[in-house]
Amino acid sequence: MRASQFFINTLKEAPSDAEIVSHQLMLRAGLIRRLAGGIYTWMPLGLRVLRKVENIVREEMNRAGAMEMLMPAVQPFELWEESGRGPKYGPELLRLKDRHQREFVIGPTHEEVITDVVRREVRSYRQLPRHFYQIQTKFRDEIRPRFGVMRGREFLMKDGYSFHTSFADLQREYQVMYETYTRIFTRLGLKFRAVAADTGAIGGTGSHEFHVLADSGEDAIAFCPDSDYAANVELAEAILAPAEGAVTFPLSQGEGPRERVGGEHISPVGAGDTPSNSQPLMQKVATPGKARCEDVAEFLGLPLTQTVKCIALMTEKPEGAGEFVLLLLRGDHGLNEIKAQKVIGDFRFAREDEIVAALGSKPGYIGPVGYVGRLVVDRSVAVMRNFVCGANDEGFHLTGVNFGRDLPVPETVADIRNVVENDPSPDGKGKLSLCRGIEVGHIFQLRTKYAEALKCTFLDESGKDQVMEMGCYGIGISRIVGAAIEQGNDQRGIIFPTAIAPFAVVIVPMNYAKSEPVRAAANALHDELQNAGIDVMLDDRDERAGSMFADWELIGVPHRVVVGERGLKDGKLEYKGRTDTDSTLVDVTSMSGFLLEAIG
RNA sequence: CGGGGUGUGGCGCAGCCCGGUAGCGCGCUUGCUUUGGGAGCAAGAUGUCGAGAGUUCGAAUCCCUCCACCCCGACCA
Repeated sequence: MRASQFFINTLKEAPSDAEIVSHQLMLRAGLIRRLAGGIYTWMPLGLRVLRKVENIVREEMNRAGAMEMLMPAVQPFELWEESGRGPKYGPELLRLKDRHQREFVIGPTHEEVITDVVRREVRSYRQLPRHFYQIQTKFRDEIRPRFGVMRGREFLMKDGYSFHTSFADLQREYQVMYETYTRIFTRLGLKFRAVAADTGAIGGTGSHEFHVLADSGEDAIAFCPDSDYAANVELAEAILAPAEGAVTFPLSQGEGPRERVGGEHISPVGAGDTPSNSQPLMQKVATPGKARCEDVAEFLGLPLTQTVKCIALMTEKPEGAGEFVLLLLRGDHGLNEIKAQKVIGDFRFAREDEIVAALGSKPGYIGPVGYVGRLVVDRSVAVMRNFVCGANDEGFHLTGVNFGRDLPVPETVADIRNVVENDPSPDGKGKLSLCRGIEVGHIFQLRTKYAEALKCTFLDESGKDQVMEMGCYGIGISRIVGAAIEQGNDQRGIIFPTAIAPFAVVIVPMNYAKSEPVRAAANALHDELQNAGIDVMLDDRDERAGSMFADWELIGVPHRVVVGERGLKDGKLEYKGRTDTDSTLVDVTSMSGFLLEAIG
C-alpha cells in the first residue's frame, strides 16, 4: 500500500468534545469521524483496525466450532413482546414503524431472533448442540453516549448463541467459550482479565466479563494477584480480615443471638472484654465544622478506621411512603449501592429535612446512638470498638462508642461496602488488589429463559419435548479498538499491538521524489514485504520527514523503516519500533528478515 | 430525564460583560526558497456568528423560544 493512494488525514488538535485519550487520538489519527451523537464513520484507516479485530474474533469462533450467520438488524417488535423483554428494555430500544404502521426495533441484541430461527429449524436432539454467531452492527439508544467508539449508540458486536440438550452440555460450551475468549484477547495483544459478573436480572448460574485493563476504564475490578479470583467491585464480597474477625464486640447481659443477613456468622461473645473494665466511656466532644469523617479523624488525632460514617436512606416503594434507614460504614469505606439494595430494596438518599426529622441533626453529625428505627450495619463496623460517630447534635461527635453498651447490638449486619485494596480475597488465597477495566466481552449461561418464552424445544431420545438450554456470548468489536488505544498510547499518539495495527510496517523514504537510489530501495523493500504477506505502507507522499514521522507515530504503526541516502551509502536502513527510543541500523539485504522477526 | 456548560471559516480559540458591520493560530490554494523530526517568505480563498422571533437607526454582542453538542448522576459490548 502506498500513502499516495490511501486516505490519511491527521489533525494537530483534537476537537474539544473528545474527552478521553482514545477518542481524541482516534479523531486526530483520522480513524473515525463523528456523524451524530454516538454515531461514527469508520474512515479507511480505522476500518483496517476494525477488520483486523473482527477477523481474529471470527477465526477463533470458527475454530471453536461456532457457525457464522447474519441476522437482520431490523426486527419485528412482536418478538420482543413474546419474550417479555419489550417493556423492560424500554427507551434503549430504538423503535420505528413501517409504512403500514407495523412496529419494528433496530436490534440491540439478537436472543429473540436466533431463538426464533432455532425453534423453526431444530427439531431433534440429533441436531444439537449448535452455536451460531454473527458480527453485526447493533444499535442501542444509550442514555448518554460518550467516549467516542467506547460507548457509542451504534457499534459493531460479535454475538453468539448456543443451544443444548442439557445444562451440563451448556456448561461444557461455556468453558469452551471462556477459553476461546482468552485466546482471542491474547491474540489481540491486550492486557485483560476475566472477571466474575453479576447474573442479576436475567438469572442463570454463570457469567464472566472480559475486561481490557486500563486506568481510564469505567469499571472497577477487584482481583487477587495470587489466584484466579477477579470480580467487579460491585460484586466482590467484603469479608473480614482474620484479625478483625477475632475482635469481638462486647455484649451486655441478656442479648441473644442476632439475625444475620447473607449467612453471617460473627461470634457476638466477647472474652473478658466488658465495657466496665477495659473500655473508656462514651464522650461527647465538640467538632465544630467537621462534618466529614476525614476531618473528624484528623481533628481528634484518630485513625480514619476508628470513625463510623452514617448514611441516611429512604426506601422507595411503589405504594409511596418509604421507610427511613440508617446505614453504618467505617469511615474509610464506601457504600456499595448494589449490595445495599439487596438488603433493603430500592432506595434513594434521604433529604436533609427527612434526616433532621429522624435524628434531630443535620447530616455530618448524625449517628446511631439513641436512634430508633431501621439500622443496617456493615460487617466491618459490627466488630469495631470505641469508635467515633456523630452525636446527632450539630458540631458534636461521640467518641468511645461501643455496641452493647452505648447502643444495642445491631440487628442487621451485612456486607454493604465496596471492597478496598488489601481486603482479604473471598477465595481465601491472599489479598485483593483493585484496577480499572473496560468491558469488551461477556459470556453468559442464559439457561431456558428465552427458549421457554419462545417455546424453543426439541425431541429427546425418548421422543419427549424438552426446552433447550441456551448460552450467549458477546464481544464488543468496535469497543475493543477504543480499549486497545486506551491501553496503548503515549504523548506522540497511539501504540497499536501489531495484530491490530492498520499497518504492521511503514517505510518512510527521505526525498522519495528526487532520489533515485532511495526510491529504488524503498520500492524494493515494499514489494518484498508485501509478497511476504506483511501489511506494509510506503509513504510516498511529498511531505517533509518530520510530518511523516509525526503522522505514523500518531497513527500508531508499530514498526518503521527509514530509507535515506545517508544510510544507503553504507548499505544500511534504519529500523525503529514505535516504543524504541533509538533506531537501529540494519543491512539493506537483511531488513525484511529482520522485520519478519520483529513482527513475529 | 434532572443539574451545569458551550455553539463564531475544516480544527482550536478571541470578540459578547460595555451593541457600530468579524479576528488570531493551525489547516487549505498559488508561487519562490527549503527538504532526516509537524519549514520560511509572499500572495490568496473560505463565515447566513446554531436556528427562529424580538428590542434598536444598527445585534456575534441585549431579551425570548427552539435545536444541537459537551460535562456530572441512573445503562451496557
